[in-house]
Amino acid sequence: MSTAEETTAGDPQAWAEVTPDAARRLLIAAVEAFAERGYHATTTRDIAGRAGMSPAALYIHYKTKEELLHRISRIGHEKALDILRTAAGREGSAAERLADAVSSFVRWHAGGRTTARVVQYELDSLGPDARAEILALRRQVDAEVRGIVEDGVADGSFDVPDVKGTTLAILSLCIDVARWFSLDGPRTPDEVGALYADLVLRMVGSK
Amino acid sequence: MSTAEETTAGDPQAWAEVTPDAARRLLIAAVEAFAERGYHATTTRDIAGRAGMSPAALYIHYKTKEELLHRISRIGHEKALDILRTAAGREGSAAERLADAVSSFVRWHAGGRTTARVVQYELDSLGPDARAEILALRRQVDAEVRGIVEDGVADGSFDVPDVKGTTLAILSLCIDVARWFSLDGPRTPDEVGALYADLVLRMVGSK
DNA sequence: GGGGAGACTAAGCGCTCGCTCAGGTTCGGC
DNA sequence: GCCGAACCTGAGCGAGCGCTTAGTCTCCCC
Repeated sequence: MSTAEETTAGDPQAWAEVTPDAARRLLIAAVEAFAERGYHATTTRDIAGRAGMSPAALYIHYKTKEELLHRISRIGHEKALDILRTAAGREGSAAERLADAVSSFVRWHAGGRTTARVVQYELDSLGPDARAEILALRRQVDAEVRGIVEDGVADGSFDVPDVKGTTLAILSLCIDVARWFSLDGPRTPDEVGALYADLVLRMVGSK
Repeated sequence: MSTAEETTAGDPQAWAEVTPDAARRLLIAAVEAFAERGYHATTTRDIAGRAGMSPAALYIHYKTKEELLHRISRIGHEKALDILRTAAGREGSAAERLADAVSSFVRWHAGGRTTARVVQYELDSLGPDARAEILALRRQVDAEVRGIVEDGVADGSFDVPDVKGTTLAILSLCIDVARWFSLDGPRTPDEVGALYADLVLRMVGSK
C-alpha cells in the first residue's frame, strides 16, 4: 500500500496522455471548473480563461464542450479501473486484496477529489453514446470488486448474504467520498482510506 | 418499522405545507425537473410547462428560480431530519434504533429518490445564505446518527474506534442511495433499507 | 527568405436563458 | 352591478450562452 499519489486536476502528470500541451491545459481547466460549479454551470469562456486562452481556442482542440467532459470521464474511469485491477490482481488473501482495493480507491477519490467529482457526478450530462461507453467501464469496476468479495465467500473468509448488494454498497461508500471530502477537513486521504478499508472488512464479515 | 411511505415528487401529500395549489404544482414540477436534469440544466420554461402554466406564472409565487430550490431543499432536509429523530427517539437498544434509523432513512432516499436527489446533490447551486441554512440542518442530521452510535459505544454494545468517521460513513452510505437507486432496478426500497441496516450494524461491530 | 501548415484571437452570429410588465380574467364583498 | 385583489398570460428585454469565421502570428522546411 503506497501513499496516495496526487491525482488532483492540477497535476499535469495525471493527464500526460493528453497532447498537445494546450489541449491538456484546457482539459485541466475544464476539470477544475466542472468540479467547482458543475458541467452545465460552467461556460466555455470560463474554461478558456482558466487556461489563459480565448474562447475560440477551445474549439481547435475539442469539437464541443461535451467532448471535453467525455474525455475527462473516460480517462478518469480508466484510471479508477486500473487502481482496482491492480489491487484485485495482487497476491494475498481476499481480505488483504479487498482492503487494498478500498483504501487505494478511496485515496483516489479523496486526493483527486476534483477529478473524481467530475468523473462520478457529471455522468448524466453526457449524451447517450458517450454515457453508454462510460457505463460499460463502470460495470467493469463493479466486476472487479465483486470478484474479490466472491473469492472471500468461496474460501469461507467472508460472510456475505447478498454479494451483489454488498458490492454495490462498498462502491457507493467509496464513490461518495468525492462528494464530501475536503483537503481542508480533519482527515488526510490516507486516513480515510484506512478507516474505510476497516469498515468494509466489517461489512463483509471478514474473519 | 412501517413500510416505506411514498414521498416521490408526484405525491402532493408530501408538499401539503406549500400553498396555494399553484405554488405547490410548480414546486413539484421543479423537483421532477431538477432531479432529472439538474438545477442548472433546468429552465424556468420547463418548470412552468410541467405545471401547465406560462413561464411568467412562476414569478408570482417565487421570486427566483433559486428560491424554488431553496424551498425544496429546506422542506426535504426537515423531512429527513424528522425521520431520523423519530427513529433515534424510540424505545429500544442502540442496535435497534440504529437499524431503524438507517432503514427508514434509506427507504426515504430510495422511494423518494426524485426528491432526495435534489435535496442531497443540488446543495452547491444555492447561494451562500441559503446554503448556510441548509448546512445547519445537515449538522443536526449528523448529530442524530452520532448520538445513537455514541449510545452503543457507551453501553458496550458497539465497537467503534472512530465515532465521527464512522458516523460520516454511515450517512454517506445512506445518502448515496439517491444517486444509484432506480425503481426499475431489482430491489425495492424496503429491501435496500433492510440490507443497509444489516451492513451498518456490521460497521459498528454490533454484538 | 518565401510559403504553407498549425495555433490562436477578435468579433460576432443565432439562440435561449432568467426574468419583467402591461393587460386580461375570475371572483368574493357590498 | 360594480370594484379591487389575486392570479395568470403573451410578448419581449437584456444578457450571456455555445460555437463560427476571417484573419494574424509563428514556425519550419526548402
